[in-house]
Amino acid sequence: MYIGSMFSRELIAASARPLLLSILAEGESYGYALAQRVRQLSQEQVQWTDGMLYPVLHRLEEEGLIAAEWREAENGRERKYYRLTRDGRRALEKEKAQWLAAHHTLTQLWNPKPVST
Amino acid sequence: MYIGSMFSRELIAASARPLLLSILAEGESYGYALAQRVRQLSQEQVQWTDGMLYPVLHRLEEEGLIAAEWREAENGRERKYYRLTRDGRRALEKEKAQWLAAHHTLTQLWNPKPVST
DNA sequence: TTGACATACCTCGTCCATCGATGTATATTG
DNA sequence: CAATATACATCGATGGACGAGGTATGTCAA
Repeated sequence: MYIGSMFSRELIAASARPLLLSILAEGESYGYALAQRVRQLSQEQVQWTDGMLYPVLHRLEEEGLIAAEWREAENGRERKYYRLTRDGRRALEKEKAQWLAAHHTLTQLWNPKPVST
Repeated sequence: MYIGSMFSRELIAASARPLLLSILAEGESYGYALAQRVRQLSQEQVQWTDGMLYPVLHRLEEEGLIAAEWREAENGRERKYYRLTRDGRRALEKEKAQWLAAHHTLTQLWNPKPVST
């Protein structure tokens, strides 16, 4: 699979979990489709290698945030479908709050608000 | 120095560089003050260890994004003052663009816009 | 039918960064 | 004079990205 990203390694790492959890919050999906969805959402700027995607999915599964199920797709192919668990939904809320806090911290510096008199 | 963060390791990593560059864009500063400023900006949520702060500063210096100068402070103490270089200013713009792109990617999922007819 | 390509899953080793621990030293304050 | 805040630094363990490598199936065109 092709590799490439305009994003720094760190930004990829920081966005991977919230991104996957957020996509799965829309409904179940599977590895390959998840990678494509991320690519599409990021305007082709983030193209995960499957070498990084699957380990992340396995980790999330171990933590109980997502659950996997092998199932046959319409085209007769076996796919591993993932869905968000209750814990996953909670984790997503935390991830979201953390991200927004970080964003707020940065935007304070980028869009300084003058102190009101 | 006390350690602690509500933020994930990954989010800390992703925000460290843009945060430091953004603060230094306001004017020169030094290690200890930078750590305090980050803490204050993040509403006490991010408290970098100096064990992580100094290596990051050294790395940024190696890359030529910031420049260091030992100078005596008003209180007679020696401090290592850092300032943003021209390259650093350019790097900040890139970091900012990357962050905003990642933010956009996530917020698409959090605040879905209906397709206009 | 054969070859190319997209789909679909997986693991492993290298490299890099966080972060706790540890060390040193000075100014301030009780 | 002891405690605390300030101020710098390195190091080793751990964890995670990511390129390389591996397997297998469905589709489509020559």
